[in-house]
Amino acid sequence: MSNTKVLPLLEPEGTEAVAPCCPPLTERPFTAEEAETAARMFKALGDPVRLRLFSAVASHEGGEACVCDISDVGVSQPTVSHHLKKLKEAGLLTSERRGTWVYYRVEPSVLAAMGRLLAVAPTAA
Amino acid sequence: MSNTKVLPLLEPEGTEAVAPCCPPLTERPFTAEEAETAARMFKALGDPVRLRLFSAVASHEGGEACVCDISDVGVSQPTVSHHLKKLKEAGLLTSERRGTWVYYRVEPSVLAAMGRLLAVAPTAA
DNA sequence: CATCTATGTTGACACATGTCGATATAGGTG
DNA sequence: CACCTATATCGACATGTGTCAACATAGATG
Repeated sequence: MSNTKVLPLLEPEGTEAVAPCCPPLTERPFTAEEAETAARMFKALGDPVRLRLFSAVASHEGGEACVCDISDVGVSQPTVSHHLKKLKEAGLLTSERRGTWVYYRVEPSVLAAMGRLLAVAPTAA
Repeated sequence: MSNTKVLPLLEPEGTEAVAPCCPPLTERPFTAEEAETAARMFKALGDPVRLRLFSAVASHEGGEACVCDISDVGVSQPTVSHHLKKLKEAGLLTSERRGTWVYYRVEPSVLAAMGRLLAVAPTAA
């Protein structure tokens, strides 16, 4: 089952502009503020362990995963918890406690926002 | 003591192998190697100054810019040079000397590769 | 050759970051 | 309540990173 569509990433009709952070990187030079905001997201994914955790959550069935499902990334449990916190602080993940376990899921708007950043501008001029 | 100038013919690792990096983040959990590779790119854009420099190059007319065109980002000239070097090492930029000036341009495959990572559909709207 | 501008490199430093062990907290179960 | 599991926090440490001043290098030009 590798075809389960996990997340509605981009609405084709552009229904909601949730995170109007920045224009595409190629549109015009970023201002200092835009760069601060966008760099925070890139930075959060700029660590291999965090990227594995994020990918594990994003690819998990149902779009969410409990820590126990994804903590096999070669570092200690406190380190896993630390990285999940970082991803949460960066706005990339949300968490919810259900009983003994804590479930993390991807914040969908952020992925779309980063996609827009990297999207090639529709050939202005 | 004049140093023997190292030829740029031998690629100093990291300046290639960017395109066939990884599947979309949401497809399956990243392996350690995939995460290493992809995190390197994200990390390079995870600094506000580097992101401004990258955006300045990417949005400059002709797809390239000399350092003098983009070095107004609020840090000293050595720092600008340092960040451009980092972006180059990450495979995001290439450089070419033309006379007195050095021109940087975006490695085209990289934006597409990172876009694939984020599972961005090719917005046909 | 002397000198100017443009860019890169070096060395040093303060600070951020990733990591772990120890410990704390939350919730389940007997 | 006592005990167990799952997750978070704390404290400490080594390493990485961004920054600058000083200097080096490359090319143009007089």
